[in-house]
Amino acid sequence: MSISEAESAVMQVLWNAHPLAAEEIVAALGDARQWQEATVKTLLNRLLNKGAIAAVKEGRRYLYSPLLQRDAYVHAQSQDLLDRLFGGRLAPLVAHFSARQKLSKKDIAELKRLIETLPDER
Amino acid sequence: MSISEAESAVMQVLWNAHPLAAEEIVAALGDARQWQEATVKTLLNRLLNKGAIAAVKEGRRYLYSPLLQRDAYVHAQSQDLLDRLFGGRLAPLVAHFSARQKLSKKDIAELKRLIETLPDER
DNA sequence: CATGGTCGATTACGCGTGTAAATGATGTCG
DNA sequence: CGACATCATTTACACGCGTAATCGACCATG
Repeated sequence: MSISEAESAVMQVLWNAHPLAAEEIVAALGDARQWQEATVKTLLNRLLNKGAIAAVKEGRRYLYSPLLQRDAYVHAQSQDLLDRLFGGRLAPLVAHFSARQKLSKKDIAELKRLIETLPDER
Repeated sequence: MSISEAESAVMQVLWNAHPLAAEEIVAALGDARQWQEATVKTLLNRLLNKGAIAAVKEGRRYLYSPLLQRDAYVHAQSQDLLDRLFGGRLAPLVAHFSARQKLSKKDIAELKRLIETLPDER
């Protein structure tokens, strides 16, 4: 059911562009991960079994596409982090980063802009 | 080096209160996890080997304390999520949740208050 | 002093994961 | 048509993790 780290790297590629053949996926991954083609094939099969991607035969090869939506995955991961470490709420996470001075001016500006678009609570 | 899910449950207990004996840790976990005492002992040993906790002999037994700081752990986990899914930046994560309508009024109010305390970027 | 209880330490074991090679199927070119 | 190349599928294997039982040391009590 759950997507492992290595598998998620393959998903990232497919979310970025699809459908893709195995070879193209290997190429796209080449940057980040130094994987043998066989390794990627294994991950593709595991993702197929998990129902996270689909394969359509195109001539000699298969073309792979994501079934699992990126947004759903991102959300599940994020919510999990919030639940485990921040009582399930977003504000404490933001507070954590702001307390750590990890916010760049760009971040702050962006957050301010973002927050302004939110409905006022009164 | 890295703390697993089960191990982090033990860390949570120790961050909450320490030093604690194994038995107390089992009791504190009793709520969330239905673990045998032996299981907790294993986790404690693995955490010891990883250098995440320290044990001080107190009579017959050991008292355990965290060495790894909760804040450091929380930050590493959070940063990892940001890096993997949000280009390493916080604002896109907030944007994701706001787009999903996952922000409660309380969240919004809290965020607004929080943002106001941030240095203005000009 | 011997015996039983109580800790921590050691050992166990199945499963997922990261990483990849071997095998099998199928299309292509001479 | 047969050999080679090219895919995908199957098999492999070590390691960490979740979960725990067993072993060994040590202390208290009769």
